[in-house]
Amino acid sequence: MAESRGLTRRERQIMDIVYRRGRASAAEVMEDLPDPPSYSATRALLRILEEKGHLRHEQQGPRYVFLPVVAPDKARRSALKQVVQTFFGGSTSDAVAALLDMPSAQLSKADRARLSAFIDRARKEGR
Amino acid sequence: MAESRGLTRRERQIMDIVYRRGRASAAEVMEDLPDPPSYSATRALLRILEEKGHLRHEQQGPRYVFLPVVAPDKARRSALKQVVQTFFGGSTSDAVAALLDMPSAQLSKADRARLSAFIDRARKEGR
DNA sequence: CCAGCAGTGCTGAAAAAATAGCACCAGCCG
DNA sequence: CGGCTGGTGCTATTTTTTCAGCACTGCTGG
Repeated sequence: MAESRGLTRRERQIMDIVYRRGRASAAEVMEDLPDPPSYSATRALLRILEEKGHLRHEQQGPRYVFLPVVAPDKARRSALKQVVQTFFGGSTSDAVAALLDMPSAQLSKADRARLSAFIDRARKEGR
Repeated sequence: MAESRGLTRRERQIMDIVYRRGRASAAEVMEDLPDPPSYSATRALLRILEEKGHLRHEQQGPRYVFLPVVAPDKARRSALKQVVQTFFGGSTSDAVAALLDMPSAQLSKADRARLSAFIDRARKEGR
């Protein structure tokens, strides 16, 4: 939470790209970057993010592939939490309602079943 | 969407604060800002955000109170959309599931009813 | 072998952001 | 009536961010 707060604009753009793709090479990141800077500028940013501990890299073949240090699962939760706090006054259910209300929601039958199950589960656990 | 991408770190922090509070004076914003800068620095940022069209102000009594230009409702949707895209590969239902799965979900009876209703509605409309 | 390509690390400089300081104005109180 | 308090606008300065260039390495093909 305090983390994403500390990122600069470019840094956040890059983190978003890496999260979207799961893993990305410098070239891929550059490609996805709005108003793409030079390759070396992109690399410089990646290096900084690595120094700051947000990314790590693996040597894949001849090149580096960058991955988020924080597991996607955790990152998801904290992104959601952030949005819920900021825009929904902490109300998870308001946020869920807003999500379901979005035009792009497009729930499949399986989705609906799954969500209903979640709600049931909450009923039992939540008391 | 492209908007929040263009904000600097401080600017985004301030927008978050304003969205959280709904409306805020310069002093309130400064108060909530992590590593709070001087009052005048805060005001400078607010002025910039106003110039960029993200905030507007009303003269409340002796002071300015700042409000978001984009209606909270729209801002919410676009924040959610952003998170869904970045962290859930565009799957709304994955996002909903993650939300419901969060420890802090704490759904009241009324909440559950409401969400079930949403899902039913999706069943009907979605087809 | 040795050019050429595709990577990397580093560093200096330009551009943008963040901050503090100063001048000014209105209202309130002694 | 002053002078103080709490607000505002503006601007110069400092700090951070962003960027591109250059040197180096390893691999590949002629």
